[in-house]
Amino acid sequence: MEKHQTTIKEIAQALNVSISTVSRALQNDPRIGLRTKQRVGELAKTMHYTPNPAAVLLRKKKTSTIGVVLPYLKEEFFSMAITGIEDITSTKGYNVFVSQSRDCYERELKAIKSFINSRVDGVIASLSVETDNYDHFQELEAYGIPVVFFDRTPTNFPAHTVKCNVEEGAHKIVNYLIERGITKIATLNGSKNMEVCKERYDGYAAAIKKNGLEVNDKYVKYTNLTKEDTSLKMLELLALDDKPQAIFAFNDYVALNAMQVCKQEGYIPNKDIYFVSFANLPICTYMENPPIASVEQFAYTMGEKAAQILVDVMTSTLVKEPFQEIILDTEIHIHA
Amino acid sequence: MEKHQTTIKEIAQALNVSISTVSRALQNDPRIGLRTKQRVGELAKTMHYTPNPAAVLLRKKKTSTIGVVLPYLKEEFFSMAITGIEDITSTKGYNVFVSQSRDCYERELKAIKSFINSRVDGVIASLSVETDNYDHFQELEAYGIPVVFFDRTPTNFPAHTVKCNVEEGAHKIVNYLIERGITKIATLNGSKNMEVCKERYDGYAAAIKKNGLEVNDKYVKYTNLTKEDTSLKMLELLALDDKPQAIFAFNDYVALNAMQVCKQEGYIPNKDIYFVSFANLPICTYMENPPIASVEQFAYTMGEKAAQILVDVMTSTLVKEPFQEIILDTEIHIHA
DNA sequence: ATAAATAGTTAAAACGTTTGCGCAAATTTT
DNA sequence: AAAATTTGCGCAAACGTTTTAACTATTTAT
Repeated sequence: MEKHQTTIKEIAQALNVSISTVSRALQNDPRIGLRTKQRVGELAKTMHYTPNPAAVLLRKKKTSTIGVVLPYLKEEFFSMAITGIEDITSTKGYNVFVSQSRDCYERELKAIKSFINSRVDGVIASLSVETDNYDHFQELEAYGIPVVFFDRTPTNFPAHTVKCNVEEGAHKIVNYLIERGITKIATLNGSKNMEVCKERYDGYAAAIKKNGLEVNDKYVKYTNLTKEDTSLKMLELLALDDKPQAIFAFNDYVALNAMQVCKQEGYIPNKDIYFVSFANLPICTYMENPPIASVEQFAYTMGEKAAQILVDVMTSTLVKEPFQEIILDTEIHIHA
Repeated sequence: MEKHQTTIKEIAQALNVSISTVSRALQNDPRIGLRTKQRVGELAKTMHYTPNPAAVLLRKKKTSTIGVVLPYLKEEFFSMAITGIEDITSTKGYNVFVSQSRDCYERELKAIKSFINSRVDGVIASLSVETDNYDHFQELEAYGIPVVFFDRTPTNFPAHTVKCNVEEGAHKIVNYLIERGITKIATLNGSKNMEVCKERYDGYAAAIKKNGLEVNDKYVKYTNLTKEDTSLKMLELLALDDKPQAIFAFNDYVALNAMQVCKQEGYIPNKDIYFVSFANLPICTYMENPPIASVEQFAYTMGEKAAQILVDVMTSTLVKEPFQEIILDTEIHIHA
């Protein structure tokens, strides 16, 4: 049943040359004569030779495999990023292991351990919302496995990172609301331990202050990104005497959940309360009532850039240090 | 920099036993004494031994890796299926390569070739809309790599398959429309070469005939699932003198696209024209106006079942033939 | 003509496992 | 007490590749 896999040895025998000659011919080693190279190349093709990856790995200690761990594939932001990663790495002959943390630290940890065990050449990660300890990534480094983070990057942990200018985006979009005359702006931010949340907050606060207004703590809420917690926090906002006129949500999914709560409580989203958010996912184009404005996050591009850095590091085109830090400019899109 | 990876040889030296003893002890071979097994086990743990996968593969010809190829990760249906696959395979120590065909035959082909090259132990696939030739899967079989298809299964190609009872689902949902007094029902089906499309059509036609009505060919449209083609076909339906009262869409994404066109043309979806579809994706719960009824497809369960079959075949718990064919019962959900 | 350099090739070790076979000591059976 | 069996373990080959070092012609320099 099992189809025979051609080996270098068989090619060698057929051509009556040594194994090493075949190996070198296939690698285009200058020491091998042109005539021999051609004969080997041709026979390899007709015999459908493909190198046994296990044997290659055993010698070279390179798996041509990279591991990606991110929160949720079902979020369009992440699946688009994966596509970007795939598009870059596939041209270089890498295979991609994908693992979802589902925003849970333990799963993220398991994924990294598994990546170490399977000896991936590199890792691309976007942190789970629970993660505030980076020992597992430290361990990767200890094994000499390079890591690139995108979007959900670590705090105070030197590493290659790709993200967008979250603070600027937050600033722009809050500013947009204020320009429209909206002053009571709440934020449904993600967990405090995420770097991107701090940046969102900073942009939010800066925009408010720059316009001569004040940050009101009761308008600042943090959700762990679950539907339940988001609902809870949204209800708290709705329970305020002085209800906010607009909500700046962590991302489109948080916005959608919050809008749902809003509706259930009898308010009309984007009429009674305006919503703006981060991501600008394609899925929102199907919505009757998407957030009135979104900060574009360029998920696909982030995936591409992260993969490019990783490939460069793995192939030593790029020296490991200093760490690259790519910050994409944001755009804001007005939907209504 | 590169952290040292403990080998079996080092354990053997430290314990002053042979390499084979250590290997056997770790595999719990009955020939090895209890005392030795314990000593080996303990030292392996303290030395953080993990077997070198390349070496193991070289000997055993098992990679503990499976390849998954499916159309689009960004479609919730598929990302949920992946989660089901992950949940089953991860407990058995398998890693998962994910590759997207983006509904393009060439990409699917490339993915399979890459899976063969990297010697995956098994493959789970959901066909691209373009695929009507199964030579690449035939080749997998020739290499002794088992394949399980889910949802988008091949026609006239014997294989393990997991799908839901599409025909029954289609029948039920069309019947539901007729019971509501709607008789002019069009269908925006997927490409004709897909098995699941034939089944949808059969269920659709059966329900119509069973109710004493007739299938009207002008109401039967096929889309290649791109937004463009779906729009085109929807416009054709809207251009009919005798417009349909309801549309039975291939899946939620087709329905969403069609509803958008509908709106652009000045019709109110689910009022002027009703929509029903397949999948019942969570994302639809955020919609103002989801399809009024959906056939639940149990994406996660399909992923689980497909993975379970594959694992069973790979571990020879299940003999390769006869092929398993799992058909999940459908449920229809009424949203409005 | 001889020495030195070059080109083309090969033998063999190494990578870290698994496993068939063999061997000795301990135990049981006769 | 000798023979047979069992228990516990080691030797060495094998998996398919890459790579170091060496080796043989052939060409070039002296």
